[in-house]
Amino acid sequence: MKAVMEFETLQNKVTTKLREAIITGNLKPGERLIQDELASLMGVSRMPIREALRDLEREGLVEILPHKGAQVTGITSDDIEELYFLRSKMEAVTVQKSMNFLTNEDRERLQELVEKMDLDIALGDMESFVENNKEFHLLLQSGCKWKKIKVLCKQYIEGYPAHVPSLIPDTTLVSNEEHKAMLKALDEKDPILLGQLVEHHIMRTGNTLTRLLE
Amino acid sequence: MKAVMEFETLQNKVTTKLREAIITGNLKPGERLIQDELASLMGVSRMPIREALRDLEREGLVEILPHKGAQVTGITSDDIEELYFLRSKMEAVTVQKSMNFLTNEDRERLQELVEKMDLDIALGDMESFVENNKEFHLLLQSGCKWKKIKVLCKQYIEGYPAHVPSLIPDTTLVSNEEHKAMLKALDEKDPILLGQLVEHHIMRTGNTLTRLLE
DNA sequence: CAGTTGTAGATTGGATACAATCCACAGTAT
DNA sequence: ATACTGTGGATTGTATCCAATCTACAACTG
Repeated sequence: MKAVMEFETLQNKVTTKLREAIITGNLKPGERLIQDELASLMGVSRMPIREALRDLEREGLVEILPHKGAQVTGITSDDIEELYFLRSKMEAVTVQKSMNFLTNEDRERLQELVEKMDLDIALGDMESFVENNKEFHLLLQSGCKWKKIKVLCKQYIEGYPAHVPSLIPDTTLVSNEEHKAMLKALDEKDPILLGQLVEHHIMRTGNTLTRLLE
Repeated sequence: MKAVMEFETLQNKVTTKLREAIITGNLKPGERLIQDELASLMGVSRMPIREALRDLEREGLVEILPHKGAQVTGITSDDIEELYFLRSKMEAVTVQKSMNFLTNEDRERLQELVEKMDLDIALGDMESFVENNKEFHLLLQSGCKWKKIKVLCKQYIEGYPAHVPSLIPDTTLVSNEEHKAMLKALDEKDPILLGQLVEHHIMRTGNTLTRLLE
């Protein structure tokens, strides 16, 4: 009866909580993650923690060594470069495959999201911008029939870098203009252009980010 | 003291055992994987099984639904198309990034492997061919500094499709000729050509495979 | 007879308890 | 002094137990 609540299991709640902590920098790179500590800290047993950690390992946010434990992965500028490269290429392919299967409702929702983001920027509500931006990208890909690549894109979007760009105020404006250009390409049913726009959009973000880290 | 034995933990042993069972078709697509059954069958508790299943989920070999359980993923020809597309693009990038960091020993080992594969073909030892082919591809990528993409390539190579192409005898001959062409491109330090060769090599395999499934 | 409700069995999710492993440091021998 | 050994504490890996959830089928109601 509930809409899209996949958050029933404890593991998922723990996972999102830990992910946030890492993304926001509350848990710093290199920091050891001791299962017992986290368990008592969050008021659950070690089991959900373990599985959450393995999920985060798959997302590349933590590293697990057998019998040694987990720690937050340190992130080099090389890693960021790789991440944005992969994401740009994959999302480009995904939206191209998705385009022709988007419904009118999808299209309207996308428009709505772009307008919301304009509002977010005006109000300086970066939290909301991040959410809307995420939904925009995922919705734009939703028509793609290929599953693996969609999962990868989702991981890359939800990983830590989603939040970082929003810390650079100027870039959000440019970003949303690019979103509008994507919708135009969508209306003109031009998959090649759309792919290029998406790829450029993400690479640009990645570049400003790496430049910022110097 | 031991070389590269990361196989100490039970989970890992269980994981590789289950993976084999799925790849070889001993566990068939759609088949439900009940934790208790597997546990008693393998003489361990449910815990290692659980974590193994999640590992296999990450590799795309099983699907897990909360509170419902795991089952071997059925594979459509669409999935194969996607897999080979992704693998070809990724490996192309990876070998391009890897090329200039390969040592002379690496180069010699690659030559060795190609010759071994020729022998495998002559003797019809497909098991050995698969192993050597895997090592060839991984070694060719080993110089790449990007980690995420290497992990993905490894997963794609080790996933079930590694074994299938070897079932088509004719294709192995062509494959190994293409391997030799790659080494030539390597010697000529032509990353673009190398990337193209790799991409084509994998796409061709994928295409013959999909054609075979009709 | 269709549809709903409820109950039992099966199976997974989570908690607790125990075993194996690692790590640091102290003590000893050379 | 240095290198080796071993011992204790910390932490992860594995097993077992209990609770939550799902599924199927039967009984009840309209």
